[in-house]
Amino acid sequence: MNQKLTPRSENYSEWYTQVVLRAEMADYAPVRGCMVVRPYGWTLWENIQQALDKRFKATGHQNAAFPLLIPMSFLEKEKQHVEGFSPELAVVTVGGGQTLEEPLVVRPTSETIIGYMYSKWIKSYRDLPVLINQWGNVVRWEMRTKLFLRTLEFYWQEGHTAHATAEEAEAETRQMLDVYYDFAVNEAAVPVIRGVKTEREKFAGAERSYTIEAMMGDKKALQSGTSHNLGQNFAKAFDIQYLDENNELQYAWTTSWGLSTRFVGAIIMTHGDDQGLILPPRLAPIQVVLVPIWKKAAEKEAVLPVARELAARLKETGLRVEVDDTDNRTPGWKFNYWEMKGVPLRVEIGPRDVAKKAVVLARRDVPGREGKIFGVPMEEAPARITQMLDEIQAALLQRATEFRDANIHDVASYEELKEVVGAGGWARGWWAGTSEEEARIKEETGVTIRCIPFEQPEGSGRCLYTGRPAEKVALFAKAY
RNA sequence: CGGGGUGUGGCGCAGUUGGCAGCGCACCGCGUUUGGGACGCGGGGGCCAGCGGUUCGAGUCCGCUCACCCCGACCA
Repeated sequence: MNQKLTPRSENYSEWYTQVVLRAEMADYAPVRGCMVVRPYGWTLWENIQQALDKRFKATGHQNAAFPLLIPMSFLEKEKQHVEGFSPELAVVTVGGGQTLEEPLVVRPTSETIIGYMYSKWIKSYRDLPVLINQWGNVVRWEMRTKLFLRTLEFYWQEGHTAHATAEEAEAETRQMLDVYYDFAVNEAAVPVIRGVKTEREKFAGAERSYTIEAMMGDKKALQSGTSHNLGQNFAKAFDIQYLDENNELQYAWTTSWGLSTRFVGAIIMTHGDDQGLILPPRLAPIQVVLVPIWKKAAEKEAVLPVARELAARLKETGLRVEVDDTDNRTPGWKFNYWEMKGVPLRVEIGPRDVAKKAVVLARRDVPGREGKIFGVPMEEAPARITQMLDEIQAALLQRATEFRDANIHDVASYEELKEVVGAGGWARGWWAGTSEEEARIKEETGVTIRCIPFEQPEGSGRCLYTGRPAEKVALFAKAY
């Protein structure tokens, strides 16, 4: 704990792993590719959950819980779905010492089992829409794993809805993407780009997949949340049919949408610096840490009650506050520790401050002395702290947005694309290629089309790869 | 699955030609300290990943196995 982090510029991947471990977000589990989410990391996830859950409820969804184990045959009912997921399934073949008649898969996602249940529950247009979300865990047997970003087991929410019309399903799909967007930008201060996935990149079994894509500190893209319009694919596979107003049997239209603990990784890699984590105030497990400073016992007696009283006043305003009154660490050590943990705002209170009835405020997003404000009068402190947390939240978003925009470059040719992505940036250019051509680009450059952004330039152009007339621009980037 | 790396005290590591298993941090005790990762003195803590082999003697050499990490092909 008392060594410097590997700087991001030196080895970004190593920096990331060290931050996760040292900030006590997560640790390696005894099984390859699995992680333990530690209390500090889990609290962040709980705050993410609350922010999302509030939005899900506000848009009419209810939570429910479906089983972890799914009959193998369910996965096989939707052709694209099984093709997409079969390589990464964990399969249970023995239960209670007996070989099972039918293997069970540990859910990699729940479209199938929820589709099965929906077919039981949906009989009439009066039963629609069904708007259900599930918070849970899933397992995907990935070859290469990384804490939070890709683990064999991860935690997420998956929304599953059924609708009477294609239009309604599409509106739901888009609405939930907007919910993710609003959450990412306004709660996590992670600027994301909304767009649609190409055929090649869409969810296995979806008609259309929408995504929010974020740029990490190493300029790689991270798919941070997805919303899928499943059309009638799963309705047909699982026989989700209803009688419409004309007493005619119709297949329902379904959607699914998910956001996972991967988003914790997005927060780390969007905001973190060489001192460690920087957490957005709205989601931070601890928003304000108070570090009392004393030399002698008499000073401790003078300082600590003042610090505790301020903490109590801050808590009354609803802030998440901690007083670091541990006796066996020096103030300097504590400063570094809480910076590693990414606490947005630190309050330092020493004998000199108590004498002046003042405190020192230190912003995590502005390193060193630059980020400190000395002599803030005690009675003004709560208001100033609240205000400063808002400023930090805004500053994080602004900084991340500027970083992102500075690293997206318009390209008109394949040569330009290679140049841009070779330097690590994102390339944006007109696209009218096929899936095969897209695959070739990946082969040759390592980049994929992250999405066709909703925000499009005026007019049309020529495909950067094929020269064909193109209606849309696509975003190309290396991705996690 | 390929390529690379690492397994030695709780953590991070060193260990030369095969010859008493060490260092830093952490921990315990005492004292001095404390506004940007304090210091002194004393102390406790080890089947050297596992199995087998070579040898008078193996952390070290040989073989096998296992695990984890990193880099590539697949993916939220």
